[in-house]
Amino acid sequence: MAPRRNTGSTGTGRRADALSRERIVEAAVELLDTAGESGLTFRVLTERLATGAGAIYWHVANKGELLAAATEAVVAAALTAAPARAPRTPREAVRAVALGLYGAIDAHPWLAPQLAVQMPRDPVKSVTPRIYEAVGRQVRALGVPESAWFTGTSALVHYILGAAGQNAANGRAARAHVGTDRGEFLDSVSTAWEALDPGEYPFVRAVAKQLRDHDDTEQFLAGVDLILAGITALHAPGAGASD
Amino acid sequence: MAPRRNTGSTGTGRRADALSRERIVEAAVELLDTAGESGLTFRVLTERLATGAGAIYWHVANKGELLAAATEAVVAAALTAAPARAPRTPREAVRAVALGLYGAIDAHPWLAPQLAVQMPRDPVKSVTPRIYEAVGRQVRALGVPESAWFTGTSALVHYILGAAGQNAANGRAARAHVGTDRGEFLDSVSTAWEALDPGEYPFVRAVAKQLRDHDDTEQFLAGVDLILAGITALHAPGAGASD
DNA sequence: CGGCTGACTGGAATGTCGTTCCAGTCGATT
DNA sequence: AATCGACTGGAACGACATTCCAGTCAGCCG
Repeated sequence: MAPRRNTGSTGTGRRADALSRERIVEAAVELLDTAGESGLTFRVLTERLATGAGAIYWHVANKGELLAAATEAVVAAALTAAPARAPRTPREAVRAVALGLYGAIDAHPWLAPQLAVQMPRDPVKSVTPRIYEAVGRQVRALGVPESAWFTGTSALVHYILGAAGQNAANGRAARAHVGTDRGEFLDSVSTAWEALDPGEYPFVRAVAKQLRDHDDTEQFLAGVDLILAGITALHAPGAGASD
Repeated sequence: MAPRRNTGSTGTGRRADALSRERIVEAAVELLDTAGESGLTFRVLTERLATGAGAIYWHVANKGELLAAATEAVVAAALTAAPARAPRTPREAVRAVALGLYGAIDAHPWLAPQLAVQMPRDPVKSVTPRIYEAVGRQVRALGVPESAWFTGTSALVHYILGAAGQNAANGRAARAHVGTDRGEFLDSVSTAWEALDPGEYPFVRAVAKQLRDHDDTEQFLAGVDLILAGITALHAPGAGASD
């Protein structure tokens, strides 16, 4: 009776070249990676998959669901990937998770805006709990009181998503804008910041230099450390002030 | 020669009921506030302003620019608004700025996604420096060494934007979802979190209770304090550990 | 083994959107 | 009064997400 939506397998006829939700999501991720957020259209998708629109809509309710599925697939992969080396301290563990998300967003720049829109829209859907769980578990391991868990975790999650998103977008902007590498792009932004009105933007002008010659990953991790320091400072750490 | 774009006032003919970039942006903000991000369409805009599409396009290059202008207008207003009481300590000053942005995003829920997309896209355009300046100036006032300014400020900015956005979206979701107040919505999310697989999501389940009965603003400020504590903890404060 | 069923497909059609185009209008200038 | 150009309104256009429907094909039932 249900007009649309694949139920999985009811046992009946399946062709060899069968279209599947998986194949669609996979193609969507590829398109998003290569052509950006606006590059994902049903027209291109049908061409890429050599099929019609109706076929895709049988597997996927609408574009939003497709985006959500793509997001979840990438996030799940990033969070499941084993950290390179087993972390020795809780602090290292947080850093590992943060770097995992950072890397995923860097590799798939469309992820950041997508997460920003999706996490609040449906806090029950798998992506949100997955991210909070991955980060929060390490926060808990820091040994701080339970009352600090939620605040600390959400601060970390927001920082990670925001900073990684900014970084990823900078990379994309660099490629599109000047056509050159990230260094030159940061250079131009830094110069523009320095040219701002000294009366109105003294602070921005002051940090323009730091913007110019910073290392992205290092800077990102410094932010994570900052928040970690705040968590352990505010809630006398049972352990783990050392690295 | 420039085919489009209003230059301000060249002194020539102006009708009494003149359309202006300001009136357009104002109407756009109203539409965004009442109908959400998808409610802003040129068709509705032309009706609301009793004009045609061409007229609007003479003042505004495209929808993106309109969105940017609306964003900037609201952010500028939020940042310019004098804090209720003159802050006594740097810490209070940071909180005041944070609350200003928090309030603006709460009042205009479309702001958060918009900022998330716009700040990285064009870090030179007025919105980004304006926010960094407002926050960063207070960070500088904390008395930490200059090397810590950029990291601390970006951590704060990301947290503020992320947390406020989540909060605003929760409010909107509450209104749309259950049709009831935020309390009931958080209740349902909390319940859903508690129903997750205990093996996979132990942390999320543990904080579900905190999610249920927290005060939004209080929780938000706790996060700000957390980051402030991190900043002053990592970089021996010249002052201001007290409130 | 031959028809039936329902999962699954492809393409045509629909409606909405952002954007462009152009024939005007109106105030100020001359 | 003629003219110029800033400014307007509405009719187009192309791209998009989505819906509809006439089919197709594999397995099951007889």
